[in-house]
Amino acid sequence: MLTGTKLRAFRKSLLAWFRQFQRDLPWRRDRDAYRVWLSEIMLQQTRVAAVIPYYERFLEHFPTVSALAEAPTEEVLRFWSGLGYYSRARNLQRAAQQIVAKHAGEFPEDQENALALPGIGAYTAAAILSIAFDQGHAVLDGNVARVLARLFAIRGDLREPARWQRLQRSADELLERKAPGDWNQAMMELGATICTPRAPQCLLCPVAKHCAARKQGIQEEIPEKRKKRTPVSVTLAAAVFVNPQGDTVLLPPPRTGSEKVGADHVPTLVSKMWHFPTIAVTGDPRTELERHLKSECALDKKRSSSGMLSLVALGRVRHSVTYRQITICAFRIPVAKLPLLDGAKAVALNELASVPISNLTRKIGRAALA
DNA sequence: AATACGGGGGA
DNA sequence: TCCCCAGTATT
Repeated sequence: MLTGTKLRAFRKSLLAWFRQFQRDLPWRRDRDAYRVWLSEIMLQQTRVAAVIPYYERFLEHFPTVSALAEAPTEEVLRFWSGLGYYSRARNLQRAAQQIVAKHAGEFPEDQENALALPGIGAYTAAAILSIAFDQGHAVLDGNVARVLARLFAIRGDLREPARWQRLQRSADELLERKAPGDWNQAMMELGATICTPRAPQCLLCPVAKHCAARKQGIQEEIPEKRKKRTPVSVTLAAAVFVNPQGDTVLLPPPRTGSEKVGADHVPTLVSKMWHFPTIAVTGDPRTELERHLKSECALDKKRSSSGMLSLVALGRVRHSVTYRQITICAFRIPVAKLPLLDGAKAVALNELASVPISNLTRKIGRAALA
């Protein structure tokens, strides 16, 4: 707990540090709500360095809320392709449509309406309203939580709801109400650049003298490292058909709701984006994929039954989705004509980016080209 | 309350 | 290679 003179000194030091040393980031050029919103959504669970190129391309293509609202969803996903957490992009566009319909195209300036938008929770609402409109909402994200936990030497799992609530109250008390936007960014900037998860740079910290963890020499022990779920290995077999023109076949994202996801959960593992025909396998990938293609895709109907399919093994592709470690055995399958799979689309193998795909599909495509 | 969701940067 | 994420929605 910081009060009185010490609280004022803490605020002054951190704010001065931020104003002098903040990184020059694309979304800090102005405080336009749409830009702040877009950056905050992209930054959820995603590093600054990864976001920057996406942010600039996305903004160039969808310069306004209404441009985003009116665009085909496939187009929005294409510009998100590779960034991950694709529900963020779908929610972003739904929110844009909601803003056009209910708020005359302007991002709502009140917390209730902001929170009502898809993809916007407590953190993002506080971030946007404080940065764009200088409203007094304190943000609490992973960085701020870590800073506060060290500042007050709070042990234990920070994600425990009770502990998270306590951290939120601390953030609220510390908030510099004269400059909430800069203040929130300063707290996050400190966590991102100085008060890092490992090897915090206390010697460079503008508020080191206020830090309880540093006083006790336990800054490296906080926060308690989260218990990780035991990894599960999954093996997939993927079919990369290639016709003489260099086109391949991709399957569409699974339709949400109406259609039941296959028992093998393959659509989930390929991110609800366009993907190569893929199955989960337990035994020999080639055998199982061959059998699957013949039965499910009616490939043999028009061909001689001797199985003209030749599967050329490509290198194994590794990929991970949260706790799942996926190994994909990809096979290049030369064909005269691409098979007509249900809902499938023909795409040039060297231009997969013409449709929204995940990095898993991108990796397989690269392996097939090499 | 627990779980799902992608991917990459830095040690 | 492992660890840690600039969280939100769903069940």
